[in-house]
Amino acid sequence: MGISMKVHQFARGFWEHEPSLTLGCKRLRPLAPKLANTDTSTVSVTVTTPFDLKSFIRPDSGPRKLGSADDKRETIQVETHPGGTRWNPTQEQIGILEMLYRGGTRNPNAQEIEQITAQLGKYGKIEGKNVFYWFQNHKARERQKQKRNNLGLNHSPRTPPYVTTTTTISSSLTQDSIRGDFGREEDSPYKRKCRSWTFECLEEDKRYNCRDHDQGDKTLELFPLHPEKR
Amino acid sequence: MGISMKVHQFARGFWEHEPSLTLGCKRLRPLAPKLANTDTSTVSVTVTTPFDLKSFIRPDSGPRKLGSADDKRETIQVETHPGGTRWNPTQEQIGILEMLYRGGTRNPNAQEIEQITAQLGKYGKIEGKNVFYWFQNHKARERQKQKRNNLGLNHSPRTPPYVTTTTTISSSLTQDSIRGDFGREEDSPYKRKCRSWTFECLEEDKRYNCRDHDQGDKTLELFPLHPEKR
DNA sequence: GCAAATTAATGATTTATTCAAG
DNA sequence: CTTGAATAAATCATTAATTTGC
Repeated sequence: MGISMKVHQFARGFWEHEPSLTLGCKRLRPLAPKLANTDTSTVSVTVTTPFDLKSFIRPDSGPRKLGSADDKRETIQVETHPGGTRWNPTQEQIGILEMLYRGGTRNPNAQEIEQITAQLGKYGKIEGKNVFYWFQNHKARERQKQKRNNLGLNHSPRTPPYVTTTTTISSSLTQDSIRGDFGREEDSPYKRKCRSWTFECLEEDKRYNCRDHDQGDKTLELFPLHPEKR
Repeated sequence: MGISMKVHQFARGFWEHEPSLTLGCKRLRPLAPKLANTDTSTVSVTVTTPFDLKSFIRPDSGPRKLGSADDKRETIQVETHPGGTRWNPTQEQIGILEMLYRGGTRNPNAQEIEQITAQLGKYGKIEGKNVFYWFQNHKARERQKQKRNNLGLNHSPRTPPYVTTTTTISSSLTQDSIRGDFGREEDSPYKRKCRSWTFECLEEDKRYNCRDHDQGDKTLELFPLHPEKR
């Protein structure tokens, strides 16, 4: 239980407002409902070989009850996501994330995410994936913003879009954390690196097992999988 | 290892500084604040606050030794990947994956991945992420292949790029597993589901009415994170 | 003032692209 | 060249700040 009610009603607007110049070509937002998958009346499923994934996957149990729509709804986690809501960051959390971002963090690794999450958890409910997504989105949107700005200001004679400053971050960031952004930003060779995985299953009984256990090699992680809606 | 300060050179420039000029268009109203941007007046260095991630993250231990460059390289994971870098699927594994794919699996969710992985593990070392990536890549590359084929044959008079077959999926797959592909799968130019054009049409009248939003999504996730390997 | 309607912002997912191992 | 791995871009979906009409 412990339904952590999402109280959080910070007047969220006391920091900064930005002009938000938008060259009026914003995309209209979807005002229409969705779904009614009945469209594409003609195009229908193209499955050539009906394969029973469930029985493959769980040979002992077999496909269960076939039609039970309650398959996941009824069981236990009804309350886990009270409203099926998404993460709603608090001001403190955002502030810290911004700080980290400004500090140079771009691609926190699993361990860092885990720890950031732990810290941010002091201020509200949060999961690792939220942190992960936050950095992804923030990075991408900063990039967009910059691009727009560059376009807007492009009349000025070749102002370098960046300035090289040297800053010392007190041993705080790993190369990994800040890598990954430089690279495409200005045409650098886009170095890539390999990373490891593992996965968590928060809902069942798995436990996000972050292991920096030595030599266990894999490190941990999460990747976005769809829930089952949509 | 000598003490070598980690000095990062931020080539990253002033992303955050907004051109506070509002192009005479509409007066976009800033809806949500963003925070902290303090001033937009001056070109301020992005890193305003050297932030110590490690001490933030692990307050008890503090920045450790500060300079030890071996901080992450030297320690423990030297041999983490004994020799095998990436997954090398066996014939059986590939066979099963292809069977699943033909069966309609496209976006297995985390639980499915977990279970597929368990099954495939009988035939060789494998991790969940390998399964995840396999489906991602296979799907994308099938799509490419089809696109090439379509282009190649495109001279024929408007042959519908898809075939209408109606097939029953034998209870084996969740809608999710197969969703997300149809819709883009056929019909090359990015045709989206009806959602898109629907709102194009009535873009300014209806209220965004999302259908049933109950669905406590399961949240098992994995997301890509780098360990620290190269 | 308030509640419905509107809309920018942004969290979460999927797709496209790229790198690099073998 | 094929394909596993990883990141970036695009998109979908939801929330909350703001308008608007009483």
